[in-house]
Amino acid sequence: MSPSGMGVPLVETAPRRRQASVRLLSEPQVSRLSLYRRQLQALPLDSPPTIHSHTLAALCGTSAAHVRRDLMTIGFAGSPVRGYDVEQLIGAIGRQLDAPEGQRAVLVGVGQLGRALLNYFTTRRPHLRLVAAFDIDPEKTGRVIHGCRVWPLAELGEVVREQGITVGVLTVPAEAAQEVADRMVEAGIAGFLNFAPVPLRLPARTFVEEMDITTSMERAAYFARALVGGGRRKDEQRAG
Amino acid sequence: MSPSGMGVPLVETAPRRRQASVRLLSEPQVSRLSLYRRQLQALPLDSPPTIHSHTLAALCGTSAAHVRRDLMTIGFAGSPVRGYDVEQLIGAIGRQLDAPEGQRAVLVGVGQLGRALLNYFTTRRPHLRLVAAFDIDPEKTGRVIHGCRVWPLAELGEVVREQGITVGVLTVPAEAAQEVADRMVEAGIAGFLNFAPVPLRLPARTFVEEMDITTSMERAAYFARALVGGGRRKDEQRAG
DNA sequence: ATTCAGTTGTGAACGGGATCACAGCGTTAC
DNA sequence: GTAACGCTGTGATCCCGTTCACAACTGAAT
Ligand SMILES: NC(=O)c1ccc[n+]([C@@H]2O[C@H](COP(=O)([O-])OP(=O)(O)OC[C@H]3O[C@@H](n4cnc5c(N)ncnc54)[C@H](O)[C@@H]3O)[C@@H](O)[C@H]2O)c1
Ligand SMILES: NC(=O)c1ccc[n+]([C@@H]2O[C@H](COP(=O)([O-])OP(=O)(O)OC[C@H]3O[C@@H](n4cnc5c(N)ncnc54)[C@H](O)[C@@H]3O)[C@@H](O)[C@H]2O)c1
Repeated sequence: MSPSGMGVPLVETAPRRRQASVRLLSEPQVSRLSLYRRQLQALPLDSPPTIHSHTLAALCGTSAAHVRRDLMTIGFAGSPVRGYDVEQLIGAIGRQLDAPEGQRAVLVGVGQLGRALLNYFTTRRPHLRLVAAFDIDPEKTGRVIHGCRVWPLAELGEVVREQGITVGVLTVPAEAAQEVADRMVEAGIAGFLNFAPVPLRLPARTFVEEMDITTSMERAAYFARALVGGGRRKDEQRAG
Repeated sequence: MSPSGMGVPLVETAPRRRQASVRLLSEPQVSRLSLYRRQLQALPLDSPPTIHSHTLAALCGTSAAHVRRDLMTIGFAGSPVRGYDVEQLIGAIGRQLDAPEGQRAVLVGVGQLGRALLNYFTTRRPHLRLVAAFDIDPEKTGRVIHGCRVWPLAELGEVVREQGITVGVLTVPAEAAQEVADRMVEAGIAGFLNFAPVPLRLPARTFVEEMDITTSMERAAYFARALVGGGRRKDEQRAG
């Protein structure tokens, strides 16, 4: 479950299972690799051309062993003493994560959150771009927001198919989420970022990243209490 | 790391370890319990007063065994045939997740994303409320946005201490995140929701939920490719 | 009263991600 | 040249969340 944290591959009814034919990175690995790359790219220009697992680990909040293990599984080798070549590593990660020809994404639901995300992602790197937005409200369609055109929902299928879009961001109200998601799947979307506070029920061969902010907040609250509160938890429970 | 969904307890340098005095739920358990409750509360008024593990599982995209196991660990019993009492269960979950006296949260960084979140959380349930916002920009402070007063950053310590606030949402630019987070810790915040795309380095007894949207998006893109690609990962990519 | 269908509760097995530990080696210093 | 340091690569291990499987049980039906 994922937003934080939590990643959620959803299959038809009960059991969750992802299966791919070839070598597939695990969900946490993809997350970490994505983070490694971002941190490497954010390195100051005058920093050395190689980096140690320790250093990268510190930048990413992991352990050095973890970093080495990850780089091992993508077959990237470093040199003792010098460490890993930063340029090369960025390239190697890209070769794992990015589609060679780039990938495009759409956003559905141009409300408060949708607009913030549009702004955020249209100023981002080009290998994964938000290229279209959709809304059901005629007030919102037709305009161009943050360089991204807003289409009527009815055009979804055509635009997605025409451009071979595979990734979708869902920021519609909870009540509409399942229905809209179904339409997106039908159009060809296979990877979802779902911000609606409702778990999507989608067919297999589909991946949903649940960005459940409410749940994440409750987690933060729970562990904040657990960590600072120290004691004070009752073990009393109730039943019918 | 979590983002992505993923939960991230960060300790000083390398090793991550959470330790609490008493019985502590695991991170995924807290997420699921939070979700169970939300789904139960969203049940139609005319639905039966009890619910089976199957049904709840379907609503939450998990398995029945999982639900039973979770309810077992919080010591909540159901009856064969009838299932679990919905009212009682909602109460039992609350007794686990919520602070008896309620919990308050602050948000720092009233930008695009911050405003969206303010709007979202001030219309939410009362056991966990956003009670104050902070920004460094004098243009933004002094006003009341969505029922939430925006203070100058300088007031952070006082407000947090005065109201015993333990949870904080971070929506400042990446460059400012670490510094602001440090100030929040100093003021007494122990649970974080970090939307800045930078892993926070915080002392032990602190919990960070990394809401790394970029990473989540790359995960969705990666698995979308992996799943629809059907076989090849390298070149196999079709057009519309 | 008795049977029966279907659900809960839970020990046990499983799987896989995180972590450990160390051998091997490249680099630098002298 | 060579010694020594410290980092990488990786088998092995650990740990914990997930899943299985089934006995116990409840309520309904007859
Ligand atoms: N705002 C936040 O900070 C926040 C935080 C967490 C979760 N969410 C969730 O994200 C979603 C959007 O939140 P928001 O605050 O932007 O709401 P919003 O009401 O501002 O935006 C919703 C948008 O979706 C559009 N819409 C409605 N039905 C649609 C349909 N069937 N097809 C296409 N578009 C449709 C509306 O016209 C509107 O533009 C909600 O599910 C909300 O629960 C929001
Ligand atoms: N907008 C999005 O959809 C989105 C998505 C993912 C992540 N993020 C991240 O969330 C953060 C905020 O994004 P945004 O789009 O709202 O940016 P924004 O520029 O609109 O808002 C940033 C706000 O933080 C305030 N600020 C700056 N420095 C500060 C400081 N030291 N103390 C307190 N406040 C300070 C600014 O005055 C501004 O109001 C960024 O880190 C961004 O990377 C945003």
